Amino acid sequence: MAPDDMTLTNQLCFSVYHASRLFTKFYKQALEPFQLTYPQYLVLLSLWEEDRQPLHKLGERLDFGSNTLTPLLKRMETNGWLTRSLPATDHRQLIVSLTEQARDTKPEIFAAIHQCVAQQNVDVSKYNDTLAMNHELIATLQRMLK
Amino acid sequence: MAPDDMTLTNQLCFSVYHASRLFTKFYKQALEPFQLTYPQYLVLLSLWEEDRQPLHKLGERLDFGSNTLTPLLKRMETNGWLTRSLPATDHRQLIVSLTEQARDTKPEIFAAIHQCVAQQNVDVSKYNDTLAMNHELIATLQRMLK
DNA sequence: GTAAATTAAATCGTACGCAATTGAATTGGA
DNA sequence: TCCAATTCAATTGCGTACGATTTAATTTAC
Repeated sequence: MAPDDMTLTNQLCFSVYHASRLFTKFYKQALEPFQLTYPQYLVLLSLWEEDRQPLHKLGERLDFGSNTLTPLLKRMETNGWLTRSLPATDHRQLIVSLTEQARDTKPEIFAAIHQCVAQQNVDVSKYNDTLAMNHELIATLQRMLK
Repeated sequence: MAPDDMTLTNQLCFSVYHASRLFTKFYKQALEPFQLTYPQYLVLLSLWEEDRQPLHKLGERLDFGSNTLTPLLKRMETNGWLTRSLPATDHRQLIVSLTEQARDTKPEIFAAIHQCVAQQNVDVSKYNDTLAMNHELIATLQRMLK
């Protein structure tokens, strides 16, 4: 890449970074009524897929360490979204389970997000193209970081 | 989007978020020798394009508020990357200027980043496609947030 | 069976991000 | 001219992110 191209707008890293922050801001609007932050919503997404995950598995899926998850999960427990328990078989692990509130509110949360999205008519095929490209990008970055 | 599709891997928001964090991690490697963080590098990119910007203009380009920039710029000033000065004409504004160190080190920093990138042979046309798609995504998100 | 190696969560410290507020400087209208 | 509105940067408070370390529990090797 030529030196002249090293501008903010030509940087893929900045466009990804910017888009990520805009997404967070967008979800903030939708999630605020539920007292949820965006990373907390990601935890719910993972637990709705599979309940009762140990912290380290949750961390693997979201690419978070315990240094990020431990305080985040404590806040979510305080707000009634999940419970944290030690399994009898292995006291090192911490099993994270959804509360009834989390299971019951799921449709309501999806509806709130969907309502915000529906205001703009999103092109589904473009959504999928962008998603596929991002997955490739993630794979490349993970290779670069190994 | 059907409820079954509300999985982590199907979420564009998560893929963008994940890619952004991986980018930050990648740049951390390249920038660590210079005592620069990734957001600080973005500030340098903007100032290399145009030196002596007022804080609010820098914030406009990077989509940062003074709440983020003020402490970040102070850290950069401490590390010798820039100076902060009040113009005589308007004492509300804060002009941010590069130091000689910042101008002189520019080629070295670009070389360090390029060296990390070069280890993988990045497909330039794919880079540009992904960049274009992200710009569209950013435009959509900005429309949604208005 | 026990000490060493491994695994896992928690803790610590630093640097963002960002909503909301504050306070200082400037501008503009009556 | 004078004061109300506006424009800025700074501050406050909270919630991530994450490298590095610590502490506790379990496994493994001998």
